[in-house]
Amino acid sequence: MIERHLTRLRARDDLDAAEEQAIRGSVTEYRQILAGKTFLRAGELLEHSTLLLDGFMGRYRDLSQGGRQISEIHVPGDFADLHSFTLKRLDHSIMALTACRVAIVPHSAIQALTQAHPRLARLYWFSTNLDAAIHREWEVTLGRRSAIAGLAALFCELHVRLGLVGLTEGPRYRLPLTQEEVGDCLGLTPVHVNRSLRELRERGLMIFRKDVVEILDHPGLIRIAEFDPNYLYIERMPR
Amino acid sequence: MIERHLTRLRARDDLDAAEEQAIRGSVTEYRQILAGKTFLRAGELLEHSTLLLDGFMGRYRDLSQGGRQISEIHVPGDFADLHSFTLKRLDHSIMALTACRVAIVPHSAIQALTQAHPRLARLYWFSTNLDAAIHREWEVTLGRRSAIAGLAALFCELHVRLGLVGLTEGPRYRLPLTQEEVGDCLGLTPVHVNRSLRELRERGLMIFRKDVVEILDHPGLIRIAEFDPNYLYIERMPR
DNA sequence: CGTGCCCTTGAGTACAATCAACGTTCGTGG
DNA sequence: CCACGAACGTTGATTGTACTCAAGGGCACG
Repeated sequence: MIERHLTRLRARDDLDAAEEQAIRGSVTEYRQILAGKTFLRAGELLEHSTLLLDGFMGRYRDLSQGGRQISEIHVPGDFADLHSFTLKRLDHSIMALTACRVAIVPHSAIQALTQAHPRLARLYWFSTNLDAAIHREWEVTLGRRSAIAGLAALFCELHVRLGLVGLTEGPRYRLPLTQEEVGDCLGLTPVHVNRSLRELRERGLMIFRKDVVEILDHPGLIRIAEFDPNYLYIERMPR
Repeated sequence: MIERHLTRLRARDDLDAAEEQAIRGSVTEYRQILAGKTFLRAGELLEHSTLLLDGFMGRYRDLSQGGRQISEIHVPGDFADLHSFTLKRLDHSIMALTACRVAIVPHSAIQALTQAHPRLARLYWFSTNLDAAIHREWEVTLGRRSAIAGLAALFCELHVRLGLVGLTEGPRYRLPLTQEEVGDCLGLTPVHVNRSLRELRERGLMIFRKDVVEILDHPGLIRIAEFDPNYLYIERMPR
């Protein structure tokens, strides 16, 4: 069930059998979440974290006049709210962008896990720091990249992250988001997302249609995005 | 020397004498850093973290055509790069925005500290999650706030963070940044920062001049920024 | 076969960028 | 002590990217 999560962890560091068992043992419950549901609202007091097994989730904040900013997209294998272990209440909401399957891990279990297995403590701390690195990259996109460069950067990032957990097929991957949701990641209106996607298509760089991303010119896409995957820390941890 | 750091920690949770001593004992060196110096470049392998005692630092990334994005401002009492403890190499650079005094804490000392004192492990993990929360708030600014609202949000945030470590005098605080650096936080050009600051001034909300921020109409500033300090987690940790 | 959601396209607007010039302050050296 | 230069701040004129408003089209689902 949580194979993708283990794959994700193993992409960065080793995991021995005892550690793997400990992680498996810390799941207390599995749940389904309907597409579009905000299952975690800013400010709620939390006593467990949510491991995303299948589907896409988004962390977001709403502003008064209808503005919404998505601060990170979660893919299968990610903890959507591991940071709630130390924060207790989140500063943002989390929604299921598509139908999702999740595993529930109580904070008490994370406490036990990290106490008993120092390497897991490190790995999970690392994991929240990786979320922060993704936020920083998105700050660069939001502040300094043009609309097409931002789109290119987003699709490059998801290509890498989904690839890590086996959810790409070469240059293609499923991404069931609306153009409005993409705009909420990039600080753009849906209309402008639409026009910019057309430009990416017309330039022969990539196609995003019917919930599928297809990268046609990967080097070109990387160039326009100035995409450097270092911030995803896909190399294994130095000892 | 590291009083402000202790103050900052104590704003969120208790600290007993043993913990305090352990933290004090983990500093191996004090250094001065010249204003404007990039003392930590993206990609370097790190074996210590840097505690900011005095002055302002910025995490930033440069893009090809002269664009720069600052992803977070650090104030005295902050660890500027605690996340390097788990990341080893950073995805961004860090510069001294003003002359700074810092304390060096080796990763081995952090390792020992967190091993011996579970509450400190929690607190420092929390601390990096707080950085992530600040990144998220800046994503909202960069993606969805107007220029004046973004400026207002930035100055509100710094007012709170500096207040926590005793660096405000009522509605006033020292902030020795250029308008260009402020623009690099907000994704704006220096020219537009200048005009927007004038508008804030003319509306009687705040003044930023000669390295000093003075908030004239705090409720008004909070309103225009839609500033909600929850993301700074200034309430004490729930047990 | 309608209804709603999403995508697409067009026309006009606005916020912020760019280009350019000038002012101010401050440190440095003649 | 004054002249000079560099960095920063200010303002004006113009351009451009992205937003707003609006309408129509495709598709899935009840």
